[in-house]
Amino acid sequence: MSATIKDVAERAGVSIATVSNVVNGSRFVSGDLAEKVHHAIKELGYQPNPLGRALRKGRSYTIALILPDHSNPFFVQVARGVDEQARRREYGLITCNTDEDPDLETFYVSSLLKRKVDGFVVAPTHRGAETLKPLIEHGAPLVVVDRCIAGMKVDEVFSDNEGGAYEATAYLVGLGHRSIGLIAGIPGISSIEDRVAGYRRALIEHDLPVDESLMAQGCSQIKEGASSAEVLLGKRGITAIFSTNNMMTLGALQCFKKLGVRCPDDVSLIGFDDSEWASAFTPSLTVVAQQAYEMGYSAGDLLFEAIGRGKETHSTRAIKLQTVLIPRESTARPPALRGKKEVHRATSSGGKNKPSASAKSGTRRSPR
Amino acid sequence: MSATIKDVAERAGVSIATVSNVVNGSRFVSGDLAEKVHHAIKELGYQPNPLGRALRKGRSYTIALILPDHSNPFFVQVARGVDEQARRREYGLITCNTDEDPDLETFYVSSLLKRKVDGFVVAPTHRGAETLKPLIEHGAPLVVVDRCIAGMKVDEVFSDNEGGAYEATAYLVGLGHRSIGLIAGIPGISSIEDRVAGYRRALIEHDLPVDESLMAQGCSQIKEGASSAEVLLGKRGITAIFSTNNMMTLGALQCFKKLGVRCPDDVSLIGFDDSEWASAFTPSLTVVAQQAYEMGYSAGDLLFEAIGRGKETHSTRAIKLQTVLIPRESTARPPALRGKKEVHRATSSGGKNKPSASAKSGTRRSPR
DNA sequence: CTGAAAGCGCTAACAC
DNA sequence: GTGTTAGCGCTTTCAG
Repeated sequence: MSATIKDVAERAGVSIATVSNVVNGSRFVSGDLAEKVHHAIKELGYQPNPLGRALRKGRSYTIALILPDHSNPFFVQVARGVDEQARRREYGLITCNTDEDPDLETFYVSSLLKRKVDGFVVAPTHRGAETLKPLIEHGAPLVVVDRCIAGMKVDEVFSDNEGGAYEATAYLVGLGHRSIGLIAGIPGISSIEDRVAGYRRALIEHDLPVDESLMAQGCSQIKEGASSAEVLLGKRGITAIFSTNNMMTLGALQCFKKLGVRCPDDVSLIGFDDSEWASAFTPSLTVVAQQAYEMGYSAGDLLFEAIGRGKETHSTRAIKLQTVLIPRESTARPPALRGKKEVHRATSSGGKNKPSASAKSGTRRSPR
Repeated sequence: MSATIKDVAERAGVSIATVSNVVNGSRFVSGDLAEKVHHAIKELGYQPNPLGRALRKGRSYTIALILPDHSNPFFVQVARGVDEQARRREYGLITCNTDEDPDLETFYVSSLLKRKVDGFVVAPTHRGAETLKPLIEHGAPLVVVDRCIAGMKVDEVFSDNEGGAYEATAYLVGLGHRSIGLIAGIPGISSIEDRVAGYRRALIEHDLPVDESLMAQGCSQIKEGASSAEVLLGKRGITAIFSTNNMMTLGALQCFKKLGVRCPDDVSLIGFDDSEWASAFTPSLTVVAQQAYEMGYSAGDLLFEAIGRGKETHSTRAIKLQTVLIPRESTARPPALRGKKEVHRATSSGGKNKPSASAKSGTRRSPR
């Protein structure tokens, strides 16, 4: 079909080794021969076959990205970041969607391991990370994003979830809310757990009771967001809801709509993750935004660093990305206080929320 | 690292050919030996290395999916359909996002061709399809989705865009609208052009003037949707807008919001493509839904059929999928007619809209 | 029915 | 500096 290294060698009247050396710059080749080789390559339109190279070198020049939900705009942005990195380095990228299914995650891991992928970026379905064991035992380069895993030391990139949730909750408190419901996503995932922790800390630091009945847990899906919201709206006195996940926020809105609950007139809503529709909604949504593209981009950085390092062990690295609160229309003072002057109790992320030592300073964002 | 076919052969006391034959079922192997081989495989946890196989067979057991916008939920669903097909057949899938950039499309095509991908599913950035020339010349199996290309004969799967647009427009006419704006997406793409054609036919068949100034063209992005909507809202007498694209519909809503235009009180809005947020919006959106998952799934079918067929030429196939109008809250009678009884002129897709001969009967939908 | 051996395209010793 | 050659792991003739 297409020309091989042998064809080029014959054409240029040199050995295949010389062609290889010219192509890869692995050895010095005299200008004379190099010239001929380049010529032959151009004439035949030679493209080195990555399969041959892969077999020989034992690596495929391909990395894998395993994400839990391609429908979630957050992960789409993460994917863009990783994609950019792979393209820059002329690496192939295989993106997989587990739909939060650990079995599918296990399937993908083994299937990609077979394919001799050079490294993995993954947002695991569970912090236990049994699904990633084969990877780690195999010693494959791995970077975990969005969700940290327990026990094992691996490179990781994640948001300051605790801080972001604190800020969101404190913002609601600052508006005058005293009874704030929580819609929590999938249990057993560090990002969600950290957000719940931030919510709790904010209540405690502002001398508000932590009421377990005001905390609904679901599965980071639209439907579950809707049912969680419905439960919370049944509690008397509730004037605000903090939703810890993109998709569940959407569900909460569907629920509001169904029940005829006006936002922010009846109840305020603040979500985690910004999205394209968040600002188009009526009301537009107040959210805690993450640096999604940056998360993927940094993960790519770490991964390629690890790949470059090869088998040598190294101390693992953690990159924590700051979140940013974007106030919009879905949050307002509670009905009882409407019209009275605002008691601004807290809008910053609070004293205990120490800045991350490893966070990048420059905030790179999606090119789009 | 991991066990090779040689290890298995030694362990089982047979030749590597026998192991290969057992693994692939390519030749009959006596029960006795087969037994031993299976045993050895299990003991060593042998996994055939796809790279070796790929090199030998000249195919990679991987297909590529090239899509123009991963942020668009429509394409995410298409991707799910293709993904399912690839997984069923134990093929790898490489998904690429061109962001509607022809140069990026060209890059991906050449890069994937180098990697000896076995087949392509692509939604091209332009109907001219210069970007796909290398593919076609190379004879690589190819299925085009969502957007047809001109001139070349290739397998294709697409929606009945003309019919869907006709139905949308006729629906608005039926509600009493007489001045209906159009937000058109990227020019030079068949799906968009067909939708514009359907809009025109509906106006003509209902004896309404076709006013070019009521047709705004943009680039299938949120921003462009917003600016198009702003232009249209400047036209006097306009009471309804038909948006031919998911993302532009979102932009139109942002624009409405910015300008304080109430929907459907001031102007009705109908979009192409359903999405998760379409039903959560206030107002919820009336849309023409496509069978996105099915589109990807069918494309996978056609592709693997072509791959199985090998180099033999064949007559190309076209699968046309029906659309379905989902009435929600964003469409209502025009302000002037509010309260008067409805003149139901048309809600079906009209007589000229003949059903597709090749459309699948069963409507397979996403498992989620 | 099974084994030996060639070779897919490439890289990396090893020679000269 | 450059060429020769031995494989990477696998499939598939070709012999027997």
